[in-house]
Amino acid sequence: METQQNHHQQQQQGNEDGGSSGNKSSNFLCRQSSTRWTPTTEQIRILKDLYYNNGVRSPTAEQIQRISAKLRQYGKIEGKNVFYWFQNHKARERQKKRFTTPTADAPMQISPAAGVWKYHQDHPFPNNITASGFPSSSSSSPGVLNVGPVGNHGYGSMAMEKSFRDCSISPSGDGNGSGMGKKFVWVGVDPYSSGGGYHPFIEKRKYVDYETLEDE
Amino acid sequence: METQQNHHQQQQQGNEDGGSSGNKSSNFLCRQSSTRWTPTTEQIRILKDLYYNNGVRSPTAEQIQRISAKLRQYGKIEGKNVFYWFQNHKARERQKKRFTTPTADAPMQISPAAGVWKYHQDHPFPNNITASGFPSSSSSSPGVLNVGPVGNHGYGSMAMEKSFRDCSISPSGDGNGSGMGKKFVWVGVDPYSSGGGYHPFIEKRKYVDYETLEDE
DNA sequence: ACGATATGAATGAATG
DNA sequence: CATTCATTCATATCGT
Repeated sequence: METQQNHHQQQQQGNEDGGSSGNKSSNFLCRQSSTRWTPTTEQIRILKDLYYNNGVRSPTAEQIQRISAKLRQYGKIEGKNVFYWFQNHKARERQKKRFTTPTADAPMQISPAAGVWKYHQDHPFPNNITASGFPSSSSSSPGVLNVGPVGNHGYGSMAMEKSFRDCSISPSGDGNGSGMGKKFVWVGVDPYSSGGGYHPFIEKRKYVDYETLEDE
Repeated sequence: METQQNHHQQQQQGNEDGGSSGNKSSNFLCRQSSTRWTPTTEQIRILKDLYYNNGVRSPTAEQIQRISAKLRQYGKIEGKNVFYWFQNHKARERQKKRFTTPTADAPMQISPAAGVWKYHQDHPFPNNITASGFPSSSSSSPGVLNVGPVGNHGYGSMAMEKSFRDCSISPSGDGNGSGMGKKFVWVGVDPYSSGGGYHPFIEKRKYVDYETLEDE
């Protein structure tokens, strides 16, 4: 992530194909030359600024629009790129953190075949941050981008995690055959008005307490 | 997004718990022991067919049963998978639109037409609806799936506008409001809900014949 | 050239 | 329904 990525990217990839590093397939279907978005350094800088200095983690649709519009000055970019960027950045930061902070007493289970978590990396972006985000300084660029009506939320201290999903792995028992022979049969077949808000297919609670079997 | 598949994920996990799976990919990284459902190509094709050609967006429990039963032919699958698939597919389609559409007051003056999410790919399955989608049988594949209620006469096709992914038709609400009147429901009363009692372990479905889906 | 790593993209599963 | 999390796939890049 915020690793040593700032080497030398081909800025301003107005790259219409060709050009930058052998683009193997010129195009598959769209005119988009490259297969995937390659952020320019300014774009990355701004994104990080938003992330670290402004506590933006999961921008809303509107923010995304704004951000991408802004970043477009520096190169081709679309809303989804911004969206994914934040998603990934956040996820990876979290992921990494999750590994280095195994909650001492909590039984942390690393299920997957252990992937590849590597290490080497230093934060180009120090530890500062924390909602202070005053413009200037860090943003060497075109000014700070104000995303949304909010200046900054109370993200003061980020890293507030609520995670801890139940980790109970695969229940997958699956009723097979016709597993969900639940109680009633749904009425209302019109495709556009699903029933209330309870899904017969989804196990609402993994740990059903049979005492209240009928609740809800 | 719904556009993908262009890549090549190694789908086709050991389908069916029948054990038939021979783990063909013994050669590759056998990391397919995931807990999560990995749709096979056929399954995806059918799901998309239902989504695009039949306008199925939020299938009801009954429909889900049918669909999953049908898809089970091609690999292991549960009702919730189908449920989530539609939810996600729909949500993402909307989200996509949201990122690129000014919120009515976003002063986006830059590059008006820019931004639709790229679809550098297209639906892998042959009968796309895009641009040509037509009523007529939704068939396109190994069997049409009739998701309607039991005796439905098939509102088989109602594909209409959904040609271009960005139709801004349906105003608020959802993207459907299409011209199909809801079918009336058939109500398959359930023996339990009215009676009050209900045994979680006893399943007993009386109507259903979704096993008898047509053909093949 | 490769292999490893970084990271964009996609999507199943959940939660609110 | 909207949002978010986790995982995984795909590919750009860098190191050697």
